Amino acid sequence: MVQIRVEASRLFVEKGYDGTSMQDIADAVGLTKAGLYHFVDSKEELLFLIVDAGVGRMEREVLEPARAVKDPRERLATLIRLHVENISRVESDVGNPVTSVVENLVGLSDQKRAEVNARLRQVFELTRGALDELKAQGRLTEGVDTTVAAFSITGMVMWTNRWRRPGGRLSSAD
Amino acid sequence: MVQIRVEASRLFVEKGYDGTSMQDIADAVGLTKAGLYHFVDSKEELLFLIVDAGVGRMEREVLEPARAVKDPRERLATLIRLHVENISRVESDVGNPVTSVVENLVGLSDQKRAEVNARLRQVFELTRGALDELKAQGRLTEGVDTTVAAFSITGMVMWTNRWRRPGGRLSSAD
DNA sequence: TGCCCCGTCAAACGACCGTTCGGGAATCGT
DNA sequence: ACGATTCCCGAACGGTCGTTTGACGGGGCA
Repeated sequence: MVQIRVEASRLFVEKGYDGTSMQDIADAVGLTKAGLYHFVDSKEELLFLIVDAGVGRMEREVLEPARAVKDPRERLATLIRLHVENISRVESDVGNPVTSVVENLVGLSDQKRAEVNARLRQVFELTRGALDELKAQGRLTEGVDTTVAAFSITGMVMWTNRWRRPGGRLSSAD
Repeated sequence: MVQIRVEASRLFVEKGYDGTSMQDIADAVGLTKAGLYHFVDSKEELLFLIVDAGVGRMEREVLEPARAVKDPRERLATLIRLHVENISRVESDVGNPVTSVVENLVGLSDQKRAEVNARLRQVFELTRGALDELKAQGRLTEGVDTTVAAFSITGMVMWTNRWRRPGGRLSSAD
């Protein structure tokens, strides 16, 4: 069961949700399509399981620790560092979670897609919040729109799932 | 013919390449599927037409003008400004071109996908080149890896296709 | 031993997809 | 006036997809 999720996640990232057939997944875990349906109700449920786990992990290992940091400058740095680490981590138990989430929302129903998007937006909100605090304390360059800046930073981080590899990290991104 | 490209581009962006059927496109332009094939050879050709036009426009209206700027600091600012403008522009004659390109590469053959990716990479290369020059001139904060920084800036810009709207722009992104 | 659930399968189903074919109007050059 | 060309359609084709059905062997339990 867990192996199904792992392989499916890998395939979804590799070939996209639509580009992956139940046959592909069945082959990857050594079952028939029919056998696969003994463990999973539908293809969409499988995608949701994966996406849900990915977003959940992000909330647990990125958002939560970052929220606990008091100083806004430090909080922002922590958020960025943890988020990049989380994205870059290609673990044995599940493929890159954020990639699988962001890139395959198409397959979800409107309702679930909206829900996942709302949860993803927390990253942006936390970023903007920290920037707002910094601005209120006069610790930010004048004339910076915090909303635009927050979008920029979020985008910068999210985009890392397109090149991965190198170990050199920067937290000097303000 | 041009209307086909416009509607197809819009639909590809809205529902994804795989999620859009030839029937959908035919409906959008008031034709039958069969009638559609009078103007287009295949679905993939249609996607390539759109993607090719999008990348071409980016090369013409973003890369070329930016390359002409001598001072690296100014060149970088120009590149970012033009690129953001180009992405944000939702014109009557074609949907957001970069979005349609970046998000739907899945549908292309390996060969064409590689070609388009190579053309997209020019943005990154130009960014890194400008940063390298700045660094050589000692005009850049010490200890910054230009490759990572270039990826970050590119990502920041590319991500803008996820929120569009507001007019407030920043070129203070160094 | 008899029973039932679990994991697995081959086969089929209906839906939809991209694409093709043959033909019927309309339009145009001559 | 007329043949050719352009535009467009109804109908079908072959294929793939997600999903369902019915069944078979085997292991645990009564």
